[in-house]
Amino acid sequence: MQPGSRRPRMADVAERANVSVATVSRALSGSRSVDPQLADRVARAAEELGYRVNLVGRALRQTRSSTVGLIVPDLDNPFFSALAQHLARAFTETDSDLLVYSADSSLATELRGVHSFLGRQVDALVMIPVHEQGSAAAVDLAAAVVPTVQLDRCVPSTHAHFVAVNNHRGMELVGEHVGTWVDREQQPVVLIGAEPSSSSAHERLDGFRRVFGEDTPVLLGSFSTEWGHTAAQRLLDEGWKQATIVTAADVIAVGVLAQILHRGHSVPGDFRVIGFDGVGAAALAQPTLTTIRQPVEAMTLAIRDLIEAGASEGHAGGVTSDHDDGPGVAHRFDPMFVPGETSPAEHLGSPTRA
Amino acid sequence: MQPGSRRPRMADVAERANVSVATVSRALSGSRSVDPQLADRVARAAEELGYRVNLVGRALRQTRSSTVGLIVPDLDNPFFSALAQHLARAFTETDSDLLVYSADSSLATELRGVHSFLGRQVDALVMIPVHEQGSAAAVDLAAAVVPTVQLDRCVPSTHAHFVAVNNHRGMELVGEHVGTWVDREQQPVVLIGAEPSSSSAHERLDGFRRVFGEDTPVLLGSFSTEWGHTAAQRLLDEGWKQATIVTAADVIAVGVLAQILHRGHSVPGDFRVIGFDGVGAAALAQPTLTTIRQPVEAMTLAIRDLIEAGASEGHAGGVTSDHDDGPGVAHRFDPMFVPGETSPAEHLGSPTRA
DNA sequence: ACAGGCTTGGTAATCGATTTCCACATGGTG
DNA sequence: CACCATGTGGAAATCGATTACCAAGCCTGT
Repeated sequence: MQPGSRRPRMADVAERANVSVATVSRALSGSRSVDPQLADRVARAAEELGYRVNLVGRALRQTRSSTVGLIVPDLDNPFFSALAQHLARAFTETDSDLLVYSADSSLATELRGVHSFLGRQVDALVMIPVHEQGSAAAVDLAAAVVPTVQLDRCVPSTHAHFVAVNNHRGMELVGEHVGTWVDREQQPVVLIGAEPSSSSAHERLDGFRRVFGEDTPVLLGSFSTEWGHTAAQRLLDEGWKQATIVTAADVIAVGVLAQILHRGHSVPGDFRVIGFDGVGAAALAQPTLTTIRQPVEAMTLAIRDLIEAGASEGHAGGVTSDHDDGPGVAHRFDPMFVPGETSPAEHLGSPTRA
Repeated sequence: MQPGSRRPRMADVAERANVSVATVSRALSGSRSVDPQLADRVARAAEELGYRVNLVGRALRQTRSSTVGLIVPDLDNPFFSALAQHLARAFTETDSDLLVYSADSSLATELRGVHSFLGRQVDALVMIPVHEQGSAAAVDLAAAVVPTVQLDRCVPSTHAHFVAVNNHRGMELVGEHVGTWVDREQQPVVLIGAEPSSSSAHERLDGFRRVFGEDTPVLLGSFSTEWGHTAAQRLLDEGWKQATIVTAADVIAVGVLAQILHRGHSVPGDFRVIGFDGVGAAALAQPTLTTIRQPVEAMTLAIRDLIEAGASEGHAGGVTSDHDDGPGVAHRFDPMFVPGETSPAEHLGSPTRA
């Protein structure tokens, strides 16, 4: 406010309280005990000057910044923003805070984000890689410098930790559900998925094929509602009158669903639709979506703990690993089946309960 | 990788290139011309060592960090995450990068975010305040230290810039649209809005009342799809059979829409639904939503320019201001009407074309 | 009464860059 | 030939904190 006033430094507080800067630092951070009377003087002086510690100076000295970076492919995808939100919440209980960077679906921007975070001395990095192969350089670079956790998707070549849902298990759950009513000789099944340029799309496609057979038709696009629209349109234009539509994500499913209803077909009468993720805005669709829910809460807490633990010992390990080479340390979480109105209710009877 | 290897510093590069650190700094940043031959040696040495500049050290010296902070109330709201995404994109062309912090809808967390960003010496701050009154302390603090721009919502008491859509104009557009078909004596109009704890909710409510009259019924809740569900349910339970439903946001509208269709009513036959925002995942609803679109592209670019301009002159102004006291400098953008399937098409005839 | 341990305050080094200031060389000009 | 402007490299100050190290005071046990 005052013309000549710059931001107060620790030296200003020290002067006002008539102590040394070391005492101020110790009093404010509590890193060593100081005389209560002095501590009080310091606190008062800091208060009066409106002093706030300069985290850049601190970070430089401590070579850590109490910051965790998160790099997401984009924020428009409600699943990613839900992950970001959950992760942010998980870190509010910590003394470090989470900063989010959007790669804008670009490998170059993603790499820039890594450089930026590394340059700012983040204590750890969480990444949802943009591309299964293309992001390798970015992830490897990150993992070479700070504890790094891949979330939801991974690049196969890196040592970095990886936290994700068990996608194969998810597709098995779909299979079990569908198995309760479908006579697959009669009713066709189709996957509306995403191009396997991310490991999650890849694994869901693999899982689907493993459960429903290699010859079951699939349509591959992107993780977006628009793609759901387009794909459903294509199906209907080809003359399909009924089907069980498995999708690779809720965002796709809501597009599919809207298109099908829009064209006057009934759900779950003619078409059944099954989503994947069960998290974020898309999970609020009406009619309620039958879907496979990822345990995002548990996953984000796991990441936090992984980081809290790993950060103390130089990002070399400390957590039980599946492998110690190749695809890195994978932490898989089992998904949950969530019944909704877009597929028939389960038979409560006896059949294949194995 | 190597056991004893720490991260290379500028001094390491200097040693390897047989020059001083000053020369390295100048060669790499180009802040002053250096002998091309030396510059080449430096570049090679840096390359070989895998040197990357430590942005913390730089920030400390320069007292700026090439960083802009964005604080959003939460990331689950697709409108906010769309704003974040657009803003991030706007800044990729710049040499500073945008870091996003979620306040988790909490005033305390929001304040923590401000402290965190200020401590990290961000060059500017963009905030979507959590609460019209409650966020005053956070915004004021931010604005006192760095150029600060409020986005979408504002607190009334501050000097900080404010970029938002003209909400009154938005409601006028709704009025003009509705005026083309509704005989308001016959067909009831109702607003499903949000509690006026944010300026946007406030202004939309005011605008609605100004256009449709003080006695027109309103239901107020939150900016969420769940609230849309609930409110629509309440309306239907009260026995409404037809209405023109104006909403304060697309996220609300999709909830309303889903509920109405779910209960077997027709849209736009019995009920017409009009959204607000026209941006983010909610804008992709099917049937397509009639809505008022905010010019988010222009708004985010304006913020970028405001910051680029203001940052150079000590956050004291430089942009034309409406007032210089009180509610701060407001930059209003006119919204656009976007016809959709949830309301009748406009009369293309002659009537009130004024 | 004194050695040894514990607490606590201060001085100065340190983190890693940028930038000021100075020195030297070079080249053009009166 | 003297002189000054210009270009370029290096030494050292600087940004704002933390912390290693030292010194002084106090307590306790013998």
